[in-house]
Amino acid sequence: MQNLSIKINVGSELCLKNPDSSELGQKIISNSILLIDELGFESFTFKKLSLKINSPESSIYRYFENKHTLLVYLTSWFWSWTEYKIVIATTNIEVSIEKLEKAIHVLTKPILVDQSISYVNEVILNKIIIAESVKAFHTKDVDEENKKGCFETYKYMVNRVAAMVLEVNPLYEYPRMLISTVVEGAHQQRFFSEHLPALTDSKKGEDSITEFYTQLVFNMVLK
Amino acid sequence: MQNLSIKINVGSELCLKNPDSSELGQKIISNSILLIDELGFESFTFKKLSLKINSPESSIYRYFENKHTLLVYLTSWFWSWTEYKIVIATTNIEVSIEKLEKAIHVLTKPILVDQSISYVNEVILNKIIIAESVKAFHTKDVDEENKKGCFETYKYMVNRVAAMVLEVNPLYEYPRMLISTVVEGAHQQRFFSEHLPALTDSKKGEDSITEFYTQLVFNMVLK
DNA sequence: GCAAATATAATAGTATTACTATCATATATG
DNA sequence: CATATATGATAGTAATACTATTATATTTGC
Repeated sequence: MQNLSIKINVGSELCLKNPDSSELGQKIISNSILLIDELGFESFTFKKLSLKINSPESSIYRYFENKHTLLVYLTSWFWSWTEYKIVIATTNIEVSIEKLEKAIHVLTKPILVDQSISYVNEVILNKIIIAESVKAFHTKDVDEENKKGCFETYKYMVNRVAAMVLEVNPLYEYPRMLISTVVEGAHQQRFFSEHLPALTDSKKGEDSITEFYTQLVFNMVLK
Repeated sequence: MQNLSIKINVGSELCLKNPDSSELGQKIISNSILLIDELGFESFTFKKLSLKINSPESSIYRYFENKHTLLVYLTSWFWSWTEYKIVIATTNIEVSIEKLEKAIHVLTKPILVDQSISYVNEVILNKIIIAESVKAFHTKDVDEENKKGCFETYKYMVNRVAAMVLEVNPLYEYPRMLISTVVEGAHQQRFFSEHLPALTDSKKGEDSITEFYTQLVFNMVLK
């Protein structure tokens, strides 16, 4: 994938003003990715971001209500981008099993090289997704945010892959449970592999995570 | 399980003073469970807890450094209790497959009735685990806390069940990855089922989550 | 039963966070 | 060129996340 100038569709309910539309907006996105990665989400503040980009804090608030909605925006961007990659990886592939396998690869392989779509560093964004994305929906107002459509890109992506599962086996009962288990599980295992190795069997270097989840999907679907 | 007066071993690195040892300590634990459930972890503060228990904020700080370590303490308690339940459920069971199945049940079934071990409401604590426990280790200082032993009870529990997997199939390659996928996945799916149903196939009422993860484990291990 | 140690209460204080508000200035658009 | 819109500069506020100090209970050891 080269520098394609595609636009990742994220949803207008996630920001007050589209960051894509201005230089400041893009600076907010690209630098927030760097800063969240550097400090962790809890220590990240709009104040610190404002110092990094040399713009007043109040200007950032014109784009995002608060740092939580910014995180939701970033995760939504990531899932939208992931779905795009799945589409690219599976078009023109006729055999359903092969198609599903390609999708699982996109979902479980680590992102090692920045594919530089516009101003987003996908390698670092992926690190944030692994470390922080669960915080986007583990809040007291999930239901409210869900109603507003904050998690649509995630749902679309999961449902697209779940549909591939049904293509392989139309009788399989739990396609979405299977895929969301894989998506979240793969991130979780990457996190464990780096920080809590006693909870996994994945060693750095080799890619047992993709192998494990590929086995898992086909053991379940081709039963 | 009746009111057994067992003690759940949690680890001294998790608190400044053992809350088990005093009335105030126990009040802190039991009321923090209620308040975190009520407000969500982000809105929960020691100030609010101090008002609820009618003790000054500074007294709470004598037990826990901050609300994060309190959450780590609660999750550690939960895993220790879970392991205890697994031990109870599997003693005197000879057949390895049956043993593993019982353990998976303990890990995936919802906790519906308060088993009232001491001052901890396990039903509400389980709700907290489902909603908030990922925040216990998704922080910038996981590594440091891990070194201190903050996640030992979780590791012990996972490794105990992983050992049961190996009992069923000594050649299985990824026992810990499998079990941590199940544990985290089961909680995740309960959360999705309630808040983001588009990401799961589990409907309220029936227990497809336990069924799904039991299938999953045996499809992987008995391959 | 009393002294000493320990735990808790009462109160105050501080830096940082998470915003909101106002007004001036720059830039784009029609 | 007028108007709208975006950004900058600056200020302010309530709440958060602590720390510190002193007084008062309560427990424990002799």
